[in-house]
Amino acid sequence: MLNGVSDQPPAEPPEGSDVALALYSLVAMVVGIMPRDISLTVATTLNLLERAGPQRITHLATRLGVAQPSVTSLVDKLEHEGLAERRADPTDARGVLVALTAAGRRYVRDRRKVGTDLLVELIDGLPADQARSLRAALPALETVVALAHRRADRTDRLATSVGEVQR
Amino acid sequence: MLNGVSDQPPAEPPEGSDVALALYSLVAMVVGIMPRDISLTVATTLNLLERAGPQRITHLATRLGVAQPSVTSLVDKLEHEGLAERRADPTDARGVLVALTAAGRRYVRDRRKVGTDLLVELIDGLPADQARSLRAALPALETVVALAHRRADRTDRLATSVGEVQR
DNA sequence: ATGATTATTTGACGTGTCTATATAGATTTG
DNA sequence: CAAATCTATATAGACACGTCAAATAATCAT
Repeated sequence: MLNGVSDQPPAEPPEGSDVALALYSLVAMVVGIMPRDISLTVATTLNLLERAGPQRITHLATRLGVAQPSVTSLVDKLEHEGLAERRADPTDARGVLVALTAAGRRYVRDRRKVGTDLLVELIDGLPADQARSLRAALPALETVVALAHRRADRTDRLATSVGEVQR
Repeated sequence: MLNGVSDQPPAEPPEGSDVALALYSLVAMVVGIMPRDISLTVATTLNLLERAGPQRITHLATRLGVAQPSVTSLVDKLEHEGLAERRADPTDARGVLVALTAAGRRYVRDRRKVGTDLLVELIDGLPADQARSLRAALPALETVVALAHRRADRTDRLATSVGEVQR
């Protein structure tokens, strides 16, 4: 650090860490630009419901890392706004399945469009070779997201399964 | 839609829109995984302060899209937590410059590390060719972020200049 | 039938936000 | 150049939201 010129990290050029940093910066940038009209918890919930379908309240609670009553009131609010609804769980009369309504799906789609429109505009501003390289990275980006979702779902199952599946 | 096989979008293959969607999904995924210990507004503020240095309260307010008193109390809180501090603005004794403290910078860095660690792990899980393609897209990713920041800063200036420069 | 699980209710507290108003400093102008 | 006006921030008061822990009610499982 004292002579900043000639000593690059000698041993470890931490693999994907420069790409990770760029991706994280992109995340921060997009987050900073998206409308802040809903809370992080609501956004996460709506995304999850859209991606993975109807979910139990308890499931949502562990997934979001909040207490069950918090989810109850969260769902109350979503239901009140017409974005989600409670359905009976056929397999357990105590349970409830929270599902997006048509309006909820529309809301998620519209919100996503805000983000993707911005990104399209930015991508269109890239020099041709960079645009090409980004297009070539599409499968990689999709895999990263898929891996993360698989990991999240797995973790989830492990968390909830303590008293649910593994008996 | 009726015969889903043979009709690809005939006219417009919306340019970067598939990449945009993948990037947005990645954003949503990372957001859903990051700790929700601070509000979106705080996160955005800290990021901005780190990236662009000390900022006026009014500037932050327009930038964040909230009322000025909201920023005052936001800064009160940050100051109370030791993450930011108020400094006198040398050019205007009414004004205040909000700046990150060392602890604030550390906090932002640590938080970023949570995100980048996750991303590194995911990238390490990619097949070699995809990892390569992602690495090749690094300049593109960096440009996208840079373009967005330039655009944000410019918009900002325009917004505040309405009653400040153009008289 | 007893014990565990699912969700809701209740009551509380901190935060984030707003509008309206006050105060101190800057700027314009008669 | 002093008064009037504008600007930057702070204060006050209000309200919605997100969150929690504890208690309750319904249902499931053994």
